[in-house]
Amino acid sequence: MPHPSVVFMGSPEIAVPALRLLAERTDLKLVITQPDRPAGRGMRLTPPPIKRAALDLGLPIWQPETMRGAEVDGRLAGHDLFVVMAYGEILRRPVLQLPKACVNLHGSLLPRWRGASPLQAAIRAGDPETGVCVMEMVPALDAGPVYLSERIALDDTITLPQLHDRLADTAAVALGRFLDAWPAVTAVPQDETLATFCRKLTSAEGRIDWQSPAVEVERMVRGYTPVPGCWTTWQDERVRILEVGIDAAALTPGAICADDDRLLIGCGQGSVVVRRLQLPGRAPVIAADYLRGHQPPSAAV
RNA sequence: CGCGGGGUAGAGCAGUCUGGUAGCUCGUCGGGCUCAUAACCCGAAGGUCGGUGGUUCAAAUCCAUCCCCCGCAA
Repeated sequence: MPHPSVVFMGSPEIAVPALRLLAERTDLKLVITQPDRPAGRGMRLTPPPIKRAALDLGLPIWQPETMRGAEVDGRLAGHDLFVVMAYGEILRRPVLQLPKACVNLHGSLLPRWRGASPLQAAIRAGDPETGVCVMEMVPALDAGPVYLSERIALDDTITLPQLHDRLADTAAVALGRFLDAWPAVTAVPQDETLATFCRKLTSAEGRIDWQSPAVEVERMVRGYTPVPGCWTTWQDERVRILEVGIDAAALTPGAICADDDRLLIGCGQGSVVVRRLQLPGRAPVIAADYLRGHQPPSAAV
């Protein structure tokens, strides 16, 4: 089918390349995204990134408060495909049944990491690979049969922003492959026994547990920065830890050691050397620079 | 009007409350010491104190206003 009639649903930045691909290769009739929300400093009304991209592309936009009951809306009738990526709401059966097919793009190799934070989960777990799945939507969280997947290898240096950008592009690649094949594609049910889950992360979950081995702390910082962000408390202040390396030094977990221009913090196994950090109200700073303007900290965190 | 912090030399910071010669650590440059050094010693350069207006004999500091950066929360 050269130019299927498509409705896209998505909200955050990671879905933008997939949106652009649809705009290029299909008859994209409507973009559905979350309503503008108060966000950021000052709580100003902020449009989701997909809305801005859709505006650039001159596409019709719909921002319903909920898709519940939306099946009666005429804009959703008579399409071939619904393509969904990180929309922000689980669609109900009456909506899923409207088009010929309803597919979801998800940033993991399902059934691993169903849920809202698959990128962070993959890095934190040290997964050797991840990717994007194109699946048939069912009225459950990321549980539908998988049409195809696009895999990418992970190394032990990849950061969340890097993975985000790569998977955003990977999603477009996977979607392109799906469009090439559809409707002559079959979906394979997921192996439920292998399913793992990742909930939406809160900033509270970004608190570093210094009892953990250094290798796990490092993966957590790499996978959780900038969202939800990693932090610890020091002298009653919440200090964001932006980048760390692993060091063999054996220190008491949580103990701080300023070794020349290096800032070491002890972990459950080994220690980490803090490379970049950020104090409340301050800009991010290289640890060595920070040490120049301060007494070498010695207290524990 | 969501709450809050910050902008001072190339970097990181103190000084602001209580107005009175622009400071600290590091870096840079020059010199010295040394077999040698990223170590040590001596010296120097480098700043319209975010912008503008006001108060004052005098403003980084007090008042007003604007710009920029950031934390929390969402």
